Amino acid sequence: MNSMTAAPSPFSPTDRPQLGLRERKKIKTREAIRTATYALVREQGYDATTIEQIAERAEVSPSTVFRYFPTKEDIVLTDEYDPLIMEELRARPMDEPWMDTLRFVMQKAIRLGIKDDPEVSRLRTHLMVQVPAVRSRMMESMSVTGTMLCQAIGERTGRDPDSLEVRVYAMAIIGGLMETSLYWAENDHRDDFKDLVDRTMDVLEHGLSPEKP
Amino acid sequence: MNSMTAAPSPFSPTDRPQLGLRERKKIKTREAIRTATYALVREQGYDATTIEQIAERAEVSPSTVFRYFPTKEDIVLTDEYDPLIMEELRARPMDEPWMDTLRFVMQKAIRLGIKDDPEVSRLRTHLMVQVPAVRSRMMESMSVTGTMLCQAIGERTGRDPDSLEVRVYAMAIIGGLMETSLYWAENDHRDDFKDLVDRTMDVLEHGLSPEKP
DNA sequence: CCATGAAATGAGAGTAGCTGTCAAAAGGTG
DNA sequence: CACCTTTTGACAGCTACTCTCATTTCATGG
Repeated sequence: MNSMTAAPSPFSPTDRPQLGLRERKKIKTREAIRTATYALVREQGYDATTIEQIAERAEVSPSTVFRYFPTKEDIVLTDEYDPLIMEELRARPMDEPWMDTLRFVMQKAIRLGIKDDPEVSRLRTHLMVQVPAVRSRMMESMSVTGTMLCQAIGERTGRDPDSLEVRVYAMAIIGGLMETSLYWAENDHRDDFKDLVDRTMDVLEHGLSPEKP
Repeated sequence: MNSMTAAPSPFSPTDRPQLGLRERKKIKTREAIRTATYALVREQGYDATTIEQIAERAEVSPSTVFRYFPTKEDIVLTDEYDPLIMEELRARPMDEPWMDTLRFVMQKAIRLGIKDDPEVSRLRTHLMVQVPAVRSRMMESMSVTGTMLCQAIGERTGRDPDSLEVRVYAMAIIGGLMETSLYWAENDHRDDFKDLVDRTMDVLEHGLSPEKP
């Protein structure tokens, strides 16, 4: 649900023979910073955690932290599902109804994301609810994801991806999904996220179905 | 499209006999800060404008600026349409189809907002496109407006305003409308905003109608 | 295997947004 | 006019973030 660089590494950082030592080190540093941040945030909260502390625990200089992540929020948020989702969208058969495609791809993305690290998914959404700056940054990334979605919808339907209609449609979907994440976290992750997304898709597809108090 | 305090003053700050001198001065200060900010932003851009400069031109101390506005972005963004919209929503007949109500109220809000100060509307949306921090703050306020909309939808349909369905529905609408503002500004305000909103409503109501490339 | 060039890092200084405290000034009230 | 409350300004302080420059670390061709 976000853009940015470097994959979450399906491989461990050490065993990638094709990459030079330099690249491998960079990946390691990136992960060290992330890990340090998550740990510190868990221990003392987001606001109380300073870049200096993060740098210290990750054993790099503060300068380096900023070289790897433009903002503090990005350390927590940055992931790389956007291109993955895009790929999956393209892989679906062209004659499949659009909403089915979306539903399928979202479910798959969730499966991947949660399996990857359920703790992190929860911490992340929790921070979105708790810390305005994080939520804010997350919403920022909605625009990026939105442009991508427009592209996909354009390819799919032959419409102009820059038209108002497509853009509104895409943003409505993303807004809905974002709200689903917030809902999930606000209710302490009690629900099954996949079910929630399913219900969200129903609403996006049919609107509020008549009277079901 | 935003929450917050103090109305944009249908009255000029001086002629309000019912308010004490203290209150009148507060309103004046608030407007002075806003005016100073708009002017400076126009002259030298948003980022180049510092709180110190704003304070100087508004003839107050920097501390005072922060007392009136929690963040720099808020000086530019803060308006008070949310309660107005809420009121209008409640005023519409209960048996009117929901989408018609929404359409009507949005159009009215736009008419008010634009008439109030067309320059400011444009500058504001322009900044939303240009300055990430402003866009970010704007999106933040989406949550607030969202909760309000949920409330209205709840009253209207008898549904639980905290249910996932209502929240997703509300957020989809707001996301769509937000995107409309961005679209408007990105295209240099060439379109008639009212028409854009009308088209947005169509999409929100019926989805992407079949094949109109 | 070493020398040369390129890239990554660290150190430090600097900016600006924002918070908190406290004393002075201004507004309201008897 | 005196007393109390609210608002303000001055100042100190924190932290995210930027920029610059010297140093270190890796890559490569001879």
